[in-house]
Formats: sequence, C-alpha cells, structure tokens
Amino acid sequence: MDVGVTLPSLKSVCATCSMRELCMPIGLSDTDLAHIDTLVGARTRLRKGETLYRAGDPLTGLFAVRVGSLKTAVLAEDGREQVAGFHMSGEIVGLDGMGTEWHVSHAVALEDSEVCVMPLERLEKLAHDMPTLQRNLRRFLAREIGRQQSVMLMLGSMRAEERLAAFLLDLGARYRRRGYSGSEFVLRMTREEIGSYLGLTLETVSRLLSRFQQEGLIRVQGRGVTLLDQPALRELCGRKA
Amino acid sequence: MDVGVTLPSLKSVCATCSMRELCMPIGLSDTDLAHIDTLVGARTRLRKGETLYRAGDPLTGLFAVRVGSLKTAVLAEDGREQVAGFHMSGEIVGLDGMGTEWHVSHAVALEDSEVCVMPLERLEKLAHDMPTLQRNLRRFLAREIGRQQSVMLMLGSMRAEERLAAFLLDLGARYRRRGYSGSEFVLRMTREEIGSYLGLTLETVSRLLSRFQQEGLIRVQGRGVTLLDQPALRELCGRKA
DNA sequence: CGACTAGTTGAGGCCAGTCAATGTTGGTGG
DNA sequence: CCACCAACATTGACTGGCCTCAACTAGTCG
Repeated sequence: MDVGVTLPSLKSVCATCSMRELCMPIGLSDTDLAHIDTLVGARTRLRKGETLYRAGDPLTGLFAVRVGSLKTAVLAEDGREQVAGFHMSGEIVGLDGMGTEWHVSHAVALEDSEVCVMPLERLEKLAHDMPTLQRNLRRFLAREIGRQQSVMLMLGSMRAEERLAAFLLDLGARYRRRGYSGSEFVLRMTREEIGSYLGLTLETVSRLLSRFQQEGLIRVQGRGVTLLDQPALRELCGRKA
Repeated sequence: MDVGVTLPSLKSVCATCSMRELCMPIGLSDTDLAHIDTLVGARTRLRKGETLYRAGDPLTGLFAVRVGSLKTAVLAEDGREQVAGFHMSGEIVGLDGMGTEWHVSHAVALEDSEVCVMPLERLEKLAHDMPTLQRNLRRFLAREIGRQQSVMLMLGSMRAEERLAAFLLDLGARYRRRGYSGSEFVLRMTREEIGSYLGLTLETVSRLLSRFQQEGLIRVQGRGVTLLDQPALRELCGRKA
C-alpha cells in the first residue's frame, strides 16, 4: 500500500485519502480539508492482535481506520467478552468513550492495520470554528446509535440463521461500498468472534455456515466466503411472518 | 403537578425544573440557563398510548421527558416490534434520528406524560454559540451509545434470568436517581414490552417474575414490584464463571 | 354485565448450547 | 523443507432453556 512515510504526502493526507468520503461524508471545501489535515495527528500502525485502547483508558481522541480492520468489544464483570462491532477502513472508532471521557470498550486489530489519530483537543477546537465538522461528528455518533439499534433488533428478535444471514449481507454491503466485491470476501474474524457479535456460540456459527453451503446459499473455504444467492439470504433474514 | 400554563412560569422553565441536572448534566451558568429557556419551544402533553413520533418522520427536534415515561421501539419489515428503550423523566428522546434527519424508531407514551420540545434549528443555532450545550449534546449521544452497548451485552450473552434481574436493578437505580424509591416501584410497561426489550417472550417474563418471588428475591403484585434482595439479584446477573 | 386486554400457569417441542473428538491451518524453529 | 505445535474450525451426540400453543384468571372499561 501507499502508506506514506514521506513528509510531503503526510501534509495532505486527507485530501488524497481514498477513504475521505467515508470519514467525512458531508462535503468539505478545499480549505476545510486543509484544516482537517491539521486535525490528524499521526498515523499508527497496529499489528494483528494489537490493542488500540482498552476499557478504562482515558479518551484521548478518535481513530479513523485507514487500512485493515478492528473489532471493538466490552467485557462483562466475569471476563466474558462480547464483541460490539467490526470496523473497516473509513470507519471511526473510539466514539464509545465520548460520554464519559473514558473508553468503555476495547479495540483490537483483526489484521495488520493503520489508523489515523485525531486528538480530542484539536477535534474540539476545530469543531468549534467549523460547523461542517461539528455536524459530521454528531452524525457519526448518531449513525452509531442507528447501527447499534439494528444490532439490538437482531439480537433480540432474530433466530440464529437469520442473524448469520444478516451478518453476511451487511459485510458484503460494506465491502461493496469500499469498492471491493460485495459477494466474495475474506472474513477477518474468527468464528468465535462472529458468534460473540451475534450472540451465538462458535459451534453454531460453524454449523450454520456449513448448512448454508449445503443449501447452495454461500460457499465457504475457511475464512473465504462467497455469497451465491443473496436474494435467498435476504429472504432468510427478512420477513418470516 | 405544577404544569405551568401561565406565561411567567414558562419563561424560566428550565431554571426551576427539577429535572435540570438530568437534562443538562454539565454545569450551566445562569445566563446559559436563560438561553436554554429560549430553546425549549413548547411542552406537549401525551396521553397514555399516544405517539410522539414515528419511524420515517422527519426529525424536527429533540424531546426531554418532563413527566411520565415513554418507550421507543423499532419495527422489523415483517411488523414485529422490538422495544429499544424505556425513558423516564429527565431523559432525552429523539436522538435516534440525528444521523439521518428522520427518525428510525417510534416513541409512545406508556402513561400520561409531558415532554419539552427542543426544535432542531434553535438547538443548532444555540449550540454554536454555547460550547457547554454543544458538549452536552455530544454527551447525550455518547451516553446513548454506552447504554445501548450494555443492552447488546445483555441480549448477546445473558440468560433469561440474568436479563430480567439486570432490568429490574436498572429500573430501580433510575428511580432512585430521581428521588423515588429504588426498591419499590411500578412497572409502566406490559410484560410483553419487557419481553420485547429483553429479547424474551412475555410468558418467560411472567414465569421468571413468579419464580423470583417464590425465591424471595422480589415481590410482584401486577405491575407493582418490590426488590427484596438486591444483592442476590446482583449476584444473579453478575458473574457466573 | 360482557368484551377485551393483561397476566399466569402448564405441557410439549425445538433450537441452540454444551461437551467432546477430530480435522485443518498457519506460524516457528530445527 | 519438514516437523511440530497451537489456534482455529468442523462435526456429532446429548441436554436443557426458552418458545409455542393453549387454557384459565384477573382486572378494566364501555
């Protein structure tokens, strides 16, 4: 990848970043973009398995995923981990801490990844003079709320096969939005993490993937997945009345 | 209640509102409060069962619950309803729409209630000149994220009895924060709504309430609930490793 | 009082969890 | 390059928790 180490390229990171429209969906003028660039403090690389922040850490800023993917998860008191979300390039992580000044979840890289760090104090200052950024910020928070609401819907009222179908379709849609194939992709997470996210056990996830394959809905080869019959998958997770 | 119809009292609604610290947790100066008052457009009364907004409605503003309580819920395509939250006095509803300009959930009064309306355009204008409000606004969104994350944890990894215990304790804590008893209160919602929120059926909720009573953890009399043994309830929903 | 909604309780079945054995993959070091 | 190991994944047998269906009761409101 073009992971710039040269200073010149760093100077206009955002303006040339292919993930720009995802990070900052509302149109920014060129001068705005120049300002945004001053926001991004540094880019951090994470190796697979490395932790970006932990629950309890003070919130120092937000992070934009530039390359790779992360999971965020919360811990119950007894140590059980519940995956709260998977985050790919162009998405913002760290929002969970903005209510309390500390993070309530932790974020771990699922593969070698790179994130842009946006320190909080710069964010606040910049947001004050820049209504557009302000609006974007709120939009992120609100979008996160919407996302979580659909997860709650899923966990609360869907059966296992419906959840998995919805999960696969969602992943596909997100890859498509990034210019990748929406029907053929590689799972970056383990069966256990998928299960945790969906409120299922890893065995159930594995069994269902096998069954979906047998039924001709998908093809699975380890972590590689091909969605063969998306209408049927949609049918599966949609109406059942 | 002192539901003011006189204009003078309306002029300084927020300054005297007992729910102030809940609505606006970050200290506001007196002049700030005066400004906030200009924010609150009107107070609306809702009879039990009345709808405050529906999914698809354009987002016109936020609502602060002043008296009573509401539920918010989302609809699946097939018409199933999933309760997303219960909201009591001092809480803000309507945040769900801020990502998209339209509401994604609907809000219904569980009892006769009263909400303060905060029109969006005033909110935006005021927030621009008032960093404190700005921060409060973000804080609400972020707090909502945190709340939903714990619901996800609950739905994803707790068993039925754990969920119900957590639910009862949460309700108690919220009543206590409002100056009511935290161990003796009235459920404002039906068993079915509780079940929908917890991802259970109404029968399971009913059975569990009976069982909790048999075990001496609570006392139930229709919608009246007394928490008799909170430590045990906490034990129930906490560690099980 | 009848009609309706909300709630309780029971019987039975199924979906998904648990436990366990085996297979597969990828990384590491000799 | 291969052997080895650990983590990840698959599959089967069994169990049990929760859902479904159903009957019955308790309030509530015209």
